[in-house]
Amino acid sequence: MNNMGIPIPSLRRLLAYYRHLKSASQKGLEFLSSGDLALAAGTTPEQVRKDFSFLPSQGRSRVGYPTQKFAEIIEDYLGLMNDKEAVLVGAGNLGRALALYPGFEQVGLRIVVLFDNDPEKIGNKVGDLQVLPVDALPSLVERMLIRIGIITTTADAAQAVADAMVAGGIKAIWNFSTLRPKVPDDVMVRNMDLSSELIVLSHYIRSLGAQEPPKSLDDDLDRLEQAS
Amino acid sequence: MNNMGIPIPSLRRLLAYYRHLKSASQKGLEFLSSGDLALAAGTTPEQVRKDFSFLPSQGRSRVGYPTQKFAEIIEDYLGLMNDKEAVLVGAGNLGRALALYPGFEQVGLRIVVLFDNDPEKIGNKVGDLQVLPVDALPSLVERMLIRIGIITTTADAAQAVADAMVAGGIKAIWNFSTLRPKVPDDVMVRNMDLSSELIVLSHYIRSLGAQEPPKSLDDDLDRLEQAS
DNA sequence: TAGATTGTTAATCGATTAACAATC
DNA sequence: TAGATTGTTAATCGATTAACAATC
Repeated sequence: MNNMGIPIPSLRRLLAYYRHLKSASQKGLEFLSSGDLALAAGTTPEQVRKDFSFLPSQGRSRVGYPTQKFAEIIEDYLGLMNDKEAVLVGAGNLGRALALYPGFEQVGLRIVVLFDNDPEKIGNKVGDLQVLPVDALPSLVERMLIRIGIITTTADAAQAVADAMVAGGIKAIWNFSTLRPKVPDDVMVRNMDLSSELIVLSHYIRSLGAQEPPKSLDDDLDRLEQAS
Repeated sequence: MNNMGIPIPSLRRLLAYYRHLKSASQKGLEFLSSGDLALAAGTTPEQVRKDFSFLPSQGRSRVGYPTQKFAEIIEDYLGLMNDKEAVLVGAGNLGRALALYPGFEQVGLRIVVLFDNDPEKIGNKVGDLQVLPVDALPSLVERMLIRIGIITTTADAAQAVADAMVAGGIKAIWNFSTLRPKVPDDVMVRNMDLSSELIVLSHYIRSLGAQEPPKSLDDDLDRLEQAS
């Protein structure tokens, strides 16, 4: 009932702080203030301090946050060094791009196999990774105790894929299709609809166009800006 | 000062309703209730009705929303049929996947050129699209009156790319790099940090693991689920 | 010490959810 | 008509922002 648990936006910001702390530490900078971090992460010093209040460590008044130590604290808190295995279904352009995306390594994610139902794709390799038929997914996922699944198929295949993932014991699904798969309550789905992001950008542009003559609608800009 | 303007989450949900209305209409279904739409979009009937209150049209009591008409209303409201041109910088795997992404056509987005600074990539083609040097960006963008830019470069190149975009008159930037570019106030940046999304999934998995023995923490699950 | 910066509590804000009257 | 469903206003909730005491 009471609010245990860190808000999702804080979680994401912590990753941004982590990157900045680490790079500062590598440059030999020993401390960063909440103001420095806010600047790098596109937020406010108050927000940084609030976010840091979820961590099991404190900064130093008048000095700031020790870069190396806090990079480690966040690394720990977010579990960045834990090896997290995932499977990806849908070996199209987007699926392949994600399979080869270099940034995932830095957060400890490793995609271990791809799946697809296109006979043309099955048996191919994407980087080091094999492409297997979707049939093979549940047992492989179960055997390897994989908990994360990524869906980059078309909408019409997505529900069947999600079902297969759930059958194999996957608990967190990152869904790039436009369908919202139905899953049991204990499975988290994060829907990443790329088109809807563009709608947001295009809506902003239209609002600019409409409001250019009347001039300066700062309130509206602020409102749109803030929700990154 | 007062809250004009639709919330960003509503904007994105409208796109989901639109897809479902259109497909129902094509199947010959004439009406959908807020409950039907809620089910398809993963939200509640109340939320659907609230979102629809931003549209210049109403449903019918006891009947629901006419599918074809409401698909058109949303199409209009979101400007889906307006041709929106964009440029993309960073012709790596992710950039190419976005350039070839079929879903953008359905929301009226057209990526018209790619840019990159890698001499190996300049002059290549990605689908029908040419890859040009980043130097050429500002003048081309200005000449073509392009307002949307997509950044899929590494973090170290991102600020220079954003600057070039702003110089050419771009007003909305979709940024896939981990750097948060500094831009003038009238330019909207949407940051799409793929790794941070994974952090959310992995944090959820860890919370499950930690709480499996004590059993059933529905509050926590709900909280995490809801923020899609 | 004085003053910069942290940590935390309280106030605000915006979005979601609930309630319910209006309608066909 | 009775009852299902809409539209809208009010209540709740959660996250952000502001305020300020504590600290080095």
